[in-house]
Amino acid sequence: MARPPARTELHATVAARLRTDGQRVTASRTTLVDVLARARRPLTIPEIQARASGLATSSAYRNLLVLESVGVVHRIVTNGDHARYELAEDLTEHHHHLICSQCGAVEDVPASARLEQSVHKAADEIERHTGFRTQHHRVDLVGLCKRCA
Amino acid sequence: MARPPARTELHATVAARLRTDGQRVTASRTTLVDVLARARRPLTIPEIQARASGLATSSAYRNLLVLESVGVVHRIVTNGDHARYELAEDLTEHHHHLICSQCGAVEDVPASARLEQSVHKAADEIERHTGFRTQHHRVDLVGLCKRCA
DNA sequence: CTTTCTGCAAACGATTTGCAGCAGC
DNA sequence: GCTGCTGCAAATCGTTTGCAGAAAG
Repeated sequence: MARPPARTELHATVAARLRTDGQRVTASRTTLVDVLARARRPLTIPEIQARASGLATSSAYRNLLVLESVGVVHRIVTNGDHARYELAEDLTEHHHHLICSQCGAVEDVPASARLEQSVHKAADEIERHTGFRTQHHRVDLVGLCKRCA
Repeated sequence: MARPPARTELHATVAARLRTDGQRVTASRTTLVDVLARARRPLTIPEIQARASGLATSSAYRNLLVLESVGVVHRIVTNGDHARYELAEDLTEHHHHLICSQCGAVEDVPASARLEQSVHKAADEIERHTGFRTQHHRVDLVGLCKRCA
């Protein structure tokens, strides 16, 4: 369970959030954060287990639930069989997803400033009209990845 | 299994698509389309069954799968336990979703022209940079609905 | 030392599938 | 009438949960 030096700060933040919520800092949890930080896209449980050798399935699910409740991890559901997990956006960067309709691959893309502005403007208008108070948004582009095109 | 006159055209289109794919036009399928057309938001299987009395669960799933493969229905997955189904956008109108993070309710909202333009521009840029060819997109605003706010 | 984690195996629940009878066309 | 659709009950499979032993603090 090696911890690359460059990620020290991330792990410190995660540890702080865990302790604040009365949760323990365990090797499994540190590894999970590490795995997600290294990936440039949301991972499924099988993908996570392939990168975190020996982690029991139930522990993976339980720890990801804990990490989510502490605001470190975000769970997303696309259309594949498995849910996907990624680090919370305040630990990484705001981004959107490219989803391949053929092979199911998911990739991160940074959000353009113009698009963000349009989304916020739309959300403001919607709140005025409907009373819906937007907390965050999700933009997915569904299409064919380079390999499937 | 009454069919409101105003929906005749919709049903004709659906029937045509079914026949083109060698599928039969049955009462269950007509009812399903009717139920989805009446709702102004994507419905879960239990919600659909509540509106289509006597439809077996397995038939609901099977027929929605057929309707999806024929391009009449679109299946979406939010974060609730059940998937949701709506009519394909070329049979209704392009729209986005408001998803309540508290109660899980999903509501349709028309897409603003400005936002659409921004999304398309972003998709073009992404295709130039990464080769990803966007087919369609999804914009979800996640927040608190009026009732939960 | 106490309380929380962990892995294993069993339980759950949404969705899928096998089968015998009914209905499109 | 032939072929595909329907409901029922059983199977699947991702995810959750109970429990006894191990580890965090």
